[in-house]
Amino acid sequence: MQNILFDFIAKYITLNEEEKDALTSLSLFHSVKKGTVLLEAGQKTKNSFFVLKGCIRTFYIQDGEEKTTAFYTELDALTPPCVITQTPSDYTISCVEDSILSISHSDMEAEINRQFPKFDIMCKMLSEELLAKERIDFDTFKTSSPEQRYLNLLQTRPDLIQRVPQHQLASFLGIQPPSLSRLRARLLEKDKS
Amino acid sequence: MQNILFDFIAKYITLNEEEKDALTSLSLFHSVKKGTVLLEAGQKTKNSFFVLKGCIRTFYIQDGEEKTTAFYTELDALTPPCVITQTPSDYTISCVEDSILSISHSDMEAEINRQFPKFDIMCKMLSEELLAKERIDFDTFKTSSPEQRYLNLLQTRPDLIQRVPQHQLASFLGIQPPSLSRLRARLLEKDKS
DNA sequence: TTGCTTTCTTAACTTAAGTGAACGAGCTGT
DNA sequence: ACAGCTCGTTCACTTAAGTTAAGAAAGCAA
Repeated sequence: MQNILFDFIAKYITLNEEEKDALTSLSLFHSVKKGTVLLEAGQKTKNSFFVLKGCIRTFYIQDGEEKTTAFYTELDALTPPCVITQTPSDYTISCVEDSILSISHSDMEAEINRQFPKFDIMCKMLSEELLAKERIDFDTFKTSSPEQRYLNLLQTRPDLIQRVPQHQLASFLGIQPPSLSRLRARLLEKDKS
Repeated sequence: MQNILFDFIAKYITLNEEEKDALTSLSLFHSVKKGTVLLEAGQKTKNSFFVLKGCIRTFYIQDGEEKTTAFYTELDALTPPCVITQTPSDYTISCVEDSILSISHSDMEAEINRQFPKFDIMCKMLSEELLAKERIDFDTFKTSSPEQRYLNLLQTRPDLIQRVPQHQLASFLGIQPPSLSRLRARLLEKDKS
């Protein structure tokens, strides 16, 4: 598991042994069971999450309905907005599958960054990259119909459609579960002809 | 104009005179006329934009139609994804109003950051903050109907509805211009009763 | 296995968005 | 002032999503 994390970091900066040891000593890794709530809506946290294996999701409760807005799978990083804004979280984070996560506290990160300013550079690169990605995703979403969004997901994250419950997928696509069912039936129909 | 920029920066880091002078010497400010294209789809750029006054937008061309996905107004910063990914831009950036912008080249930024590592910290803070904001915006969009999105915009950026053409607003809201017209007529109708 | 619950699909109906076309208002430049 | 263009709204029609409810299928626990 260490190596997965080190390989990920190696895409941004080069670590020496001292730095690797410093990271290792933090005991970042945690096994979490499916269904575990990592952050409850209304609570504050300073924790960030990095998925080594498995899948976690963020969801809001609106009118008693869960609205899933994002899934994080292997090599995805999630720093909840509430960590940045220091306010209670608007959403809940929960475990979709049994997962292995790296969980880091922002105070701990600040300390590591103080010792090794290199990490600040990595954080800068990473968040710039994630921001660029997020903007493109948002733009794609805005300019697509539900059907196009589903087809796009089929191209870009086909695994998600298999490993995640349909009603969570539906709200992730910005529609209701019956709409997703119809949409898929429609596509199958087209496929036949 | 310098002061607007310095005040903005002051929210993240404290600048001494030397650093202010370094920034001033870069002659970042540009007046741009309404309609000016700042970046053409398909082109590469290393420029980032910061709006001191006015409004710029990003749009895609799909099936011969302009699809506007974002507006940047006073104190908004835009680093196009193509600057990060080093690929041709998917969208065009154009000036909605006569504007005053700070335009900075990424090589220039790298040089300044080398001299004053403090700027790296600011960039990290800024992009983390923008990422958090973008995620919340995206979530809000996903979990809202077109009508709710319009009402939300009315709350959060009422100026946009006044200063921007309706057909650009429509695609910004993820709908077609006639839908926006109907939606507004519907709301006015409700308002009366 | 049985019963319980959660999940997915289907159906019928309502509502609203997409589409294409037409019209009028406002702007621009000559 | 006039012609030409862009822009916003409206209309009629099509298509698809929202909603509610019901039933089938799958997973879970006793």
